[in-house]
Order: sequence, then structure tokens, then C-alpha cells
Amino acid sequence: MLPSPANLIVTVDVVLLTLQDNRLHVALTRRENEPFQGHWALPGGFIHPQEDDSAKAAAARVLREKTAIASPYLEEFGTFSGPVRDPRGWSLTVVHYALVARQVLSERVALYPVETLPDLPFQHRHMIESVVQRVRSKSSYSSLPVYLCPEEFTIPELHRVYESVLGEKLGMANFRRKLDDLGMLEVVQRTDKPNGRHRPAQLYRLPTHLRGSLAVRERGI
Amino acid sequence: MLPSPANLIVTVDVVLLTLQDNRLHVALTRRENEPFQGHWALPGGFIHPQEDDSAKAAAARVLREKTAIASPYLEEFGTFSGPVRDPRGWSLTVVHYALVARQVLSERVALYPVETLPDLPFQHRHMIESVVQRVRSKSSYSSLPVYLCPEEFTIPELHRVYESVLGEKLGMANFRRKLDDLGMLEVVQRTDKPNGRHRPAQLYRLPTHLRGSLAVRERGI
DNA sequence: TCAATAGTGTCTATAAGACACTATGCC
DNA sequence: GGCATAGTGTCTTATAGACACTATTGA
Repeated sequence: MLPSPANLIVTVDVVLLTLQDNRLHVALTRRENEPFQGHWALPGGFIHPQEDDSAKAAAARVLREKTAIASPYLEEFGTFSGPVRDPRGWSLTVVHYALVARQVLSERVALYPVETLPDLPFQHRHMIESVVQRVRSKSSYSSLPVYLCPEEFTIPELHRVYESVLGEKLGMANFRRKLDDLGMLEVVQRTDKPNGRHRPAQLYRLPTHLRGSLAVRERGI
Repeated sequence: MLPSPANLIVTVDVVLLTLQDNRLHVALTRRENEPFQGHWALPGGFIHPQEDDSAKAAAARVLREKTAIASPYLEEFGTFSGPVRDPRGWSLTVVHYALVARQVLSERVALYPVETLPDLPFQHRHMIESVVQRVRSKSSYSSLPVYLCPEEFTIPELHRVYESVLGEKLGMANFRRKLDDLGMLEVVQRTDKPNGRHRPAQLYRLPTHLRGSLAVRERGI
């Protein structure tokens, strides 16, 4: 058996999601090269065997290079492959997804609401829709949405994040019971003065053993 | 940007699972080529861009060629990649898994209990263990184990299959309620005479709209 | 009628949802 | 004290598990 043919195109793509105005947005960048030069597309690129220890490492590198973001949560979603999705020939891409809190973005990055995407090459629209579905599904039984919050957050904040991602109202009392159950909260003492004219909420962060990973519940959020 | 380097090895592997004596077994084949010629390994091979419409199609072809099995359920698991897992160089493999009812196997295929695997190259052991974990997890809230049954099956049979995969006892009354809830049963009239000297169980099959896919429950089996 | 397995009805325990209540901080 | 948001207690309802019961077949 011979090594795999040289005409097989192997890339990684990253679906980077964040919340803006309580709605999921995806980060798109302008393509610098042909094909589709100048078009919006997912941040993506070739695997560099000399630099990358794995497809996931390649995705992290590509994300860093194209958006200057290092996400605390990055996971493989799956592959998309076939003879027609890239005009250059048979291609395979390993799609990853990442979640970050809203933050300052470089000028070469645009955020689009996941419901109203522009035309995108390489089946990127399909990838984004599939990832969003997976993220909604996983959010319904895990701590995943915490990665859409800043490092320190309050329960009311996290509550709004869950409601935004899932698109439904969640009772606060049950929500707290389930967060307890997930063991995903570590108390943080406030150092700053809260700003409202009302009772300030307790600050929390993700405990060390959960950073970059998920806590999961059998019976949902 | 240039096409991806030719020294990148891209393959597919298939973890084919079946039940034997109420225990999960994985199908292994003898490698025909170097490296590791003659060793047991997962059925796998290169993607053939001329023949294969996708990585999944490549996996189905490889499975057919190496084991003569066409599984009713075949799904992508994920990728394994890096510079060291294949002695020939940086490699990426798209791992798939398939479930079949126990059946006659060609002589070139051996079934090993997933708990007692031989030494395997290419991180195949790790892949099998990860897939088994995923299959157990998915079985706990979906119709997945039905693909370990023959096309027509009884509820007591399916019950034993679930118990074997999950490794725990399940109450029959609840089990039936949940199967109903999944909508995964279509009544089949028996044509043959049942063989025991006791009440024969009703035969069922998967309804057409579920063949090759899954029914899922929010609250588990 | 018996043996053996198939299949059901129902009681109890647990967890989810709803919602009213109390707590706390700032003005 | 009043307002605004944080956080809790508790009642009701839905679902899961246990287990005893009935059903159906062949001998």
C-alpha cells in the first residue's frame, strides 16, 4: 500500500462562537488567498506537520493566527469531506468549535449572528449550523455555556447565557440546584465595588479541575 | 497557500462492534501490508478520492472490503492524528464505528472482547476504548443498541442487549414504557413457529424512518 | 393444569417546575 | 423605608423504579 495521494487537501476549520446582545454569533475572517479570496469564511488552514502535534493543535494555531484568540474551550466537531466542496479537488477538513466571552476583536474578524449568515464557501454555512445545533444540545445537559462567560461571573449572568443559548426560559430556583449538582461553581470574593443600586450578586469562577472541560448532568439543565 | 504536503497520511478506520455471549466484541483483521504486516488491527485503509464520496463512504468501502459486512449503522467517531502514531510519518485517521448483529464472519476476521484486547498498533486500542465509551453513553439515552439485534427482534431480546451494553439491570416495565416513548418499534407478524414451550414474544422491527438513524430520549433509558 | 416466559398495573420515591417568599445592598 | 435584584422554601406534578400481578403458549 502506498502513501495517500498528494492531491488530497487536508485542512482544519474553527467555528468560534460568542454571545452578543444575547444571541450567538460566529467569527468570520476575510480569505487572504484563492480560492474565494476576499470572501468571508471560517478561520481555517492547512495542517502543518512540522508545527502541529495534532489536528486540534492545528486548529488552535489557526485560530490564534487568524483571530488572535486563545479559547479556553476548543473541541473537535467532526470532518467534512468529498470531491466537490473545494474547487481544487478532493478535500477533508476537521471542523472544531470554540466558545469565548465577548471581547475586543481584530479588524480582520467580523461577528455574524448565526441565524443570518452571508454566503459562505466550502459548506461553511452547513458546518456552522451543525455546530450550533451541537452546542445547543450539549448546553442542555452540561456546563458548556460557562465558556461564553468571562472568567468571573455571577449566577444571574450565567442564567441569561443559558437562556440565550437554549432559547427558552429557565426557572431560577431549579437552575441553581442544577448548577450545585454540576459542581461547576467556585466562590470568588469581590474586590471591586458592584455598580447597581441593589443587592450585588455573588461572583463565581470555574474550579480548576473543570477548566477546559465539561461537567455533565444525566437529567439535563 | 499551497496544497497540503504530500507526506501527510490520511486514512479511515472502523471499529465494528457486535455482541457475543452478551459481551461487546470488536472485529479485528490481520494487516496485509507493512507496517505491522501480519498483526491484528482495526479494518482501515487510505481514502480513495476516485472512488469515495466522503470519509464515511471510504469507511463503508474499507469495511466491506476487509470484512464483507455492510452495517446498517455507521457513524463517524472522530479523528486521531499526530507525528508519532504511524511510523511512516504525520498521520490523520478518521475513526468510524459500526454495530451489527452477530453473524458469520470471514476467516480473516476475529472477534475480541473489548475488555481483553491484544496489542494493537496505531493507537487502535485507545480508539476502541473511546468508541466503546461513546457507544455505552449513547445507548443510555437512545435506540442505538437495536443495531446489535437482527432485523426482527423481540423486546426481551432487546432488553438483554441493552443490559449487556450498559452493564446494568433494567426493570422490564420501565424499559417497555421507554421503548414506546422512543417510537422505535413496529409490530411484525410471526410467520415461523416459535420454539420454546411457553408464551412467544411479539416480534418487532425498526420502522422505516429510523433505519440507519437513532431515536433519542431526553431522560435516558 | 403446569411450567415458563411475556407483558401490565400500581404504589412509592425522587426530581422537576412553579411561584411566592425572604435577603441584601444602595439610595 | 423603598426599590431593585439576589437568593430560598415549599407545594404540586411528572417521571422513574420496584414489584406483584395477569396473560399466553406448548406440553
